[in-house]
Amino acid sequence: MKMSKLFVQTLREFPSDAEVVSHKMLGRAGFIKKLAPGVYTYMPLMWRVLKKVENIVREEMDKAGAQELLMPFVQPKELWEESGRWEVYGRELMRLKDRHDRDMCLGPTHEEIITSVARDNLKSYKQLPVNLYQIQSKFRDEIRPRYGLLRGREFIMKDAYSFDIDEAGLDKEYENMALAYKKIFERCGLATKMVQSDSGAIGGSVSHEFMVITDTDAGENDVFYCNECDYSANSNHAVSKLPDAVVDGKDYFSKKEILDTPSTHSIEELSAFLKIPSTLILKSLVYIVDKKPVIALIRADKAIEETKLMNAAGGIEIRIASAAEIAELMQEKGFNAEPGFIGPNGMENIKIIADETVYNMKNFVVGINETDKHLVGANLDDVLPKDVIKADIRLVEQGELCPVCGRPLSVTKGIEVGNIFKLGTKYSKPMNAVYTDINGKTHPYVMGCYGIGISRTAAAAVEAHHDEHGIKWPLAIAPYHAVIVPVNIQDEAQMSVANALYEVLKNAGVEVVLDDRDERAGVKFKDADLIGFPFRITVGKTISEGLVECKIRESGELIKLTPEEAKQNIIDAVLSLQ
RNA sequence: CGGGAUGUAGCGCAGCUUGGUAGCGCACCUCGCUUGGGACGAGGGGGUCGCACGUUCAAAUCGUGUCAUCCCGACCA
Repeated sequence: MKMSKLFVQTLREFPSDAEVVSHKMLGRAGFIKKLAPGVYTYMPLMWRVLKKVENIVREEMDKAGAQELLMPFVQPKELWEESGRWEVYGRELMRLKDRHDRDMCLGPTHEEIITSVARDNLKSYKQLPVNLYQIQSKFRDEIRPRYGLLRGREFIMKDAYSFDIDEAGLDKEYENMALAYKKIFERCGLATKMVQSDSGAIGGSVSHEFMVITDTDAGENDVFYCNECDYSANSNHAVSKLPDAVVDGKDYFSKKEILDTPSTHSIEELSAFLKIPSTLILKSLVYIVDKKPVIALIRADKAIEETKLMNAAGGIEIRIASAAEIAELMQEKGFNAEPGFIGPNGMENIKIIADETVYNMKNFVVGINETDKHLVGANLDDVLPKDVIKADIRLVEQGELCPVCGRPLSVTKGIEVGNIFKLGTKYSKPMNAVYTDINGKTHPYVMGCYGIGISRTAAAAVEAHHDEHGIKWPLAIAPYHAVIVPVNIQDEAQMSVANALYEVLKNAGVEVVLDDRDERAGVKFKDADLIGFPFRITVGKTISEGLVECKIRESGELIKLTPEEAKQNIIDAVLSLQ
């Protein structure tokens, strides 16, 4: 490809609406063009990158024994009603009506469709196991799309679904997919961590996420991991060893009594007022889970992990209660307490969930639903109702101890580029998707699902590989392998070497761009760095010595060699990709 | 949906306080000059100033409303 013909426009400045590195770089280097919030045109360079990621995914999925198909992204409401998700999925589902006023949606994921395909075609145990996948655009009406391709409303995803006769089969396929994923991300030039995670709206029991670890702002997930063993988990799922109960060994409240604690609305104020560590306070928080109030109890120095709490409460939507909702709850229960003085007493018919940390507290301080008062010297029997739910709802903090080996946990930011779920019979059961076993009896398939964000993976690669000058594409997913820059296109000696190199590389199967523009060298160098060609061959003044320069984008290394050597180096690098 | 900000040419911005012929840089077109890290000069094309209503002789500028976009929280590949 001649640079003068390449359909790309690089910009002198970063787009003003871009926040994270990949969005800034991809916008400025002319890879993407925004059409609407979270909706982007993939310009030719971007599309080449995406096709490369797709092909790596495709090759590894095929190698792992999966079969590619393509399902519609326009889907009828009926299937979503069968699974129960027409209601549950909420406003994230892009809904539309056809001309007959029939409800449809644009597919955010395809469990419903694949399950219906399977139940019509997979009748016998002899046909199982099978793993089907597709690569296509997905639609999710995100509350707040942002970060460019990292969180779009329309994005490209590979989704795979496995069908097995039993759990053992699923376990095996799950391992198989985990290995394939590892290979895929390695081939894309990305270091990933496989971490335990919550299974979220898609459902199921066990799930892992593949995280690109990054120090940029784009990492939306906190990943806790152990340096000593291989434990790692998303913060929404991470656990740690239960912290010790007592802090400094002193016995603060041996006697149970109600004390005046005026204006102590926060834990800080209360612990300062009573001159006690916050580990001696039982914190009561009101959440709204599926529109109903839930009270969460936890030792006051710890924070609530909302996803864990939501799961413990058996809900699908959670948020902290507003001041007005708390006031309403208090009024309903006949109390007069402001936030800061809430407690579990007298909360009949309200779900109360107590974190594990609560259970090794003694002689502690707790709110009693009376403003400006707290009960001190309280114990579990005094405050916990009979039907309290004990659960781990604690947000793990850095330095807490690994649940497996007991060493301190570290935390880092991660971009989720893929995940794998054990679905079990979550979809096959309600949708009556069954096979017949050897005895003629029917059973629901045991399913798994496996996603990779193709466009997100490409953006994550930019997050992981860039410098202040631009992108440093890993060779395997770079839009082109190399660019040839003749410094001065008026110079016949330079041009003839550049042209010859261009032809020979092209014929050898190297994807190469010849920068034949009549621009000053600086402009071409800036563009080469910004676009991120892994190799740049400069044909300039050293041509009088019979040498060209080869610059390696990733390392910045610059070597002078003959055109023949430069050619061979690049061909070798490209050939070593497989 | 709550909180904050912004809408002026493809991109980045000024002008608005104090109403009076819509500007700058980049990009684009022409010519000259230049050619190893985003040169320079001259000329040129492109905008109903987000939209609506109002105030006024006159609105990018003032007022009201509305729409959109971006940022901070809950969602997720």
